[in-house]
Amino acid sequence: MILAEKRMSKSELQKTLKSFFPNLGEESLDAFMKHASYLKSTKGTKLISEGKRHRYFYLILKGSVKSYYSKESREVCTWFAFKNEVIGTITTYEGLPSKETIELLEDSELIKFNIEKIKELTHTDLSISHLMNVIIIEHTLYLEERLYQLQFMTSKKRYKVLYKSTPEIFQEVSLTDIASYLGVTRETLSRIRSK
Amino acid sequence: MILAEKRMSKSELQKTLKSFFPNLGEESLDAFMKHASYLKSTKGTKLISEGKRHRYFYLILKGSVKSYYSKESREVCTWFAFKNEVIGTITTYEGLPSKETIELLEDSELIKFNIEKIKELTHTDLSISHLMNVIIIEHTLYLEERLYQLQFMTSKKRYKVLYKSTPEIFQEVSLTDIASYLGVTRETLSRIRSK
DNA sequence: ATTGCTTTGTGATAAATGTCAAATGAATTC
DNA sequence: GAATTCATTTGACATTTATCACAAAGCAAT
Repeated sequence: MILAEKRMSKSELQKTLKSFFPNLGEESLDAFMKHASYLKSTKGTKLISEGKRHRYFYLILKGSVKSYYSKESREVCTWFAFKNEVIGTITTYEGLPSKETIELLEDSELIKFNIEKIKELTHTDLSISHLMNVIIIEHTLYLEERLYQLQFMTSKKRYKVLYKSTPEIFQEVSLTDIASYLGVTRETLSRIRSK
Repeated sequence: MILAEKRMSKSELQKTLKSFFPNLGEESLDAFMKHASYLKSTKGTKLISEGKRHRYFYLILKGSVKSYYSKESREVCTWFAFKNEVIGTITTYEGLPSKETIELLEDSELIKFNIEKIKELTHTDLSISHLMNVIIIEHTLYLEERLYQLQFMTSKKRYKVLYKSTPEIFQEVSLTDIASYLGVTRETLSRIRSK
């Protein structure tokens, strides 16, 4: 459920965006800001739903989200994101129906950006074009790493890597979701953990 | 082994690039062309080697390539590409050492592009910035689809999907490589096929 | 505390896949 | 064409993991 969708004070929003996107010049930032708005929302809210077209991508100010596919009434997680991360789906960015659902794991505060408007800006504003480029490339590097892990590592190894790289994840995310993310069943993850 | 690295006639190169990138205007195309050159090379040539930094991405005019990681002296393929496809690695594009090796599956003809120079162009030329964006997004959509298949489908299903979508692949690529691409051993693929 | 509800853990079994070894088949070289 | 190499298939067996069933633990609301 969406709690509030107020406009942050202009100066507050500007300060926030400036700190996240320091490479945007004054004018680019102003243009960018026009299509950004503050959003506070409760655990379980779906920012993006599988099979639907959406208009927004998000920046997480506070809170956390999971992204998952549905498979025969079961959820299979593809990624998690936390504070200070930019999130969305590449299909949504392309104007296509999303393949994934993005759902809040806890009450969260976000900034949402209108994709169409921002994309329009990329046609005239080089620094914004680059910013979007960088965001997408970061996502792409992440996908490559994930593919690498799924193809090469045993489930034990994937668990260890996750545990070392982001131990915080185990505070926020249920073991059921983590198991699906690692590509094993709950039971198998439980057994991996107990050794 | 690289057979020849001649300049195509300017008009020939221009015609070729124009047909592949119809959205580039006259001037953008000219700038783009300056950093492109024709390349003819034999089966087994490595365009990009794991662990090394490289300067180029490629367009396949004729031939085919495979991309793979090495794992304990075994190769695990991550993708294949054929005629008319733009190829490279995202790490190379980012100036990082490549994680993958890209190798020709047969004698091939390519156009190679200097990444650094093209990237410089993206800082001043919006249509080139967009072109690169589109190429990267296409790759990203591909990676998502692959992750989806690896996480959700059984190996039998993955085989069927590959067989239906790109049956040609079985002419060009060894079953050993296809098996690693599908995430199973040769033996398992052989058994899947015999049913 | 009691009742539900959800998450996590454990055991027994079955299915899928990997490993190792050997056989067959196809392609290449001498 | 015989010999050599490489790719693919097949068999026997071991390992991993999924599945199903159920128990235990944690948590929220009464």
